[in-house]
Amino acid sequence: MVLSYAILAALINQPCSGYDLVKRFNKSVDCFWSASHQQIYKALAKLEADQHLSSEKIEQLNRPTKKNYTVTDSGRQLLQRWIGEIEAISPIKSDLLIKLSVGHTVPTDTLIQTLQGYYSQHKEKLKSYQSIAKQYAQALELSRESQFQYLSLRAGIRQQLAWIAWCEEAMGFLGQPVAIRE
Amino acid sequence: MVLSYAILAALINQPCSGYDLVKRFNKSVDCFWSASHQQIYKALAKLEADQHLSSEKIEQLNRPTKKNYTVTDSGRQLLQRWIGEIEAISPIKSDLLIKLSVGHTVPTDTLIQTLQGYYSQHKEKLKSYQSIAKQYAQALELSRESQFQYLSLRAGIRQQLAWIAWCEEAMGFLGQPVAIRE
DNA sequence: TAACCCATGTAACCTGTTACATGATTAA
DNA sequence: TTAATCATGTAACAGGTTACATGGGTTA
Repeated sequence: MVLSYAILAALINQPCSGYDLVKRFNKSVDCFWSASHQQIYKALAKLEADQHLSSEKIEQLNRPTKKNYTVTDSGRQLLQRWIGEIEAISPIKSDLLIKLSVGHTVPTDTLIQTLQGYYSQHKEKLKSYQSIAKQYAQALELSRESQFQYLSLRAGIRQQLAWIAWCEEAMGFLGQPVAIRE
Repeated sequence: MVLSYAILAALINQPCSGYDLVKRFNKSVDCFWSASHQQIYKALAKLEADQHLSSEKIEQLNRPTKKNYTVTDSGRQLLQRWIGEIEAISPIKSDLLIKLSVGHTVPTDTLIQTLQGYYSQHKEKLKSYQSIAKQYAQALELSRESQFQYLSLRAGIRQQLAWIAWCEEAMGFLGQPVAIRE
């Protein structure tokens, strides 16, 4: 369900083919959702059948023909209505937190290595977000559209920073018992 | 898959029935995963069939008989191996960020109301986490087991704080254009 | 010549959600 | 007497993952 809205949001900014959408989704920040190509093609077909998207075949030299999707008025309205809805925030689902919560059942070294693995992934992700943020920051003037994208990106950065700070706290605790703060 | 590990983690600290597990999962911080009772009963049956759990029927006065589940050696080993594994961190999936990223397509008032709705939910969740944290902080001495649970809880608090700070940033932006920071 | 990119799909399977089902006990 | 709690499940469906399929063009 949310995937359909994520697709509408991506295409409303920039119409493109299914193949290109997949790439944009996997660049991971163009959009704040993720999906496999199988899912995306299926959702595109459904959205078109429901008249929320229209497609145009584009023939190319030396390349397969592709379908370019554009959001229809109906699709735009659907998206706009959805933006106004307030859903319940989804509960945390973190395998790392499950692991840590029963950390006393494994050797400390195991735990430190696992933590380190997650830690470096969050640092990587932060780096990639920050490099995109830099591109926004370097622009002299941002369109309102770009400002909103930048704002969403800022949330991603804050999330990664929170994880990184917590990993450091956890590693401090594993190194030596740490005072309880509130 | 992760659900099974979440169940093992919960039961290794405190054996209980499926019904009680559901309640613990929904208290939302005892565990950092969530699931419906249908899912949990099914996963419990599978874990028992695979010999990772053993159950004991407990007859009660004026109440239905319940099954008490305990983690077996095999279950404990399975959990311990899993704790040592480093999975890829899961990509952000946030409907709020999708909404914000195309914020230019709706009136600012709509956006502010939506943001406000998510904002207050995050504040609520933070409050509930903090009240649990207080219980840990008030204890004179925490077992190593409790210290690990407290540590996981700290991550939840940090996540909520990050969301809250970002919501405030976003509302500031919607009030008046805000300077771009890095 | 092997592997990868372009471009779009189908099919089987697993996970998760919603609805339905039962039946006794207890609190408002 | 209506609703909620205790306690455990089945069944249908939606969402998501993995594997399989095709076929020309480009890079190593």
